[in-house]
Amino acid sequence: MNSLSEQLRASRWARMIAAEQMQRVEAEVFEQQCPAGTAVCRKGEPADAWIGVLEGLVKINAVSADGKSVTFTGVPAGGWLGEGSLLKNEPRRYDVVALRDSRIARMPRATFEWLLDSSIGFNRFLLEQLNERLGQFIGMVEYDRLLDTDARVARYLAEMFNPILYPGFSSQIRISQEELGYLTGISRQRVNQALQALDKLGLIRVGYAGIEILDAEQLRAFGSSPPGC
DNA sequence: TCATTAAATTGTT
DNA sequence: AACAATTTAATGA
Repeated sequence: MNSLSEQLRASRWARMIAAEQMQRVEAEVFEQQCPAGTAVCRKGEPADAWIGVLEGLVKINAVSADGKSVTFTGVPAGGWLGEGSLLKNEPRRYDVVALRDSRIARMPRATFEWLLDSSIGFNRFLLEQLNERLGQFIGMVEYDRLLDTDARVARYLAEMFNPILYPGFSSQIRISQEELGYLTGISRQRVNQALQALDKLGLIRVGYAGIEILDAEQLRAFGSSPPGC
């Protein structure tokens, strides 16, 4: 098992800040266990920390007044989230829930703001991350409205590949079809169908408790031109 | 190391 | 949603 500092040093933003800054970060970031199904943070809570996923998988979702749950995105190990609420100094706007047993890192608000004030590299990282997320969400609106289910699953898998948001992801994605269902808001059965269709097309290979990406380019493009064109 | 069992995940109705 | 089949992980000889 990797230690907290090792994993912090391996994160993408850690390479963009100075060594002495990293020392303070390592001293102040702490770790937390989140069993599957528990909340990492809830909507409405004050945003007191930046959140990193060290191990496991979490989803960001909102619950409407009538109890419907909408998942915006999943964040696997290596991803960081929650900078939006920290930057705007407002309460959390979404729920973050662990899908698997997860180890979560928390960087206190003070540390986060100090980095923001003192490190150009850190600012650059945040800029890139925010930009990626913006693109991700714009794409999501398009897909949700225009595309069929197969294409949504294809896009989602391509997303898990995003090297900016989710670094260190190999072409082997360890995720069950049930988890994919939670993340995409599609039933497990339908996810299964979509995966098999994509497998037939040679874009991915479906295996036990995981998926291998064979052609990320085409996966991403799958949505742009619906089948049959 | 191999066989047996339990648990997780997938494929189908 | 429920069921059976398949794969992985765990256990003990």
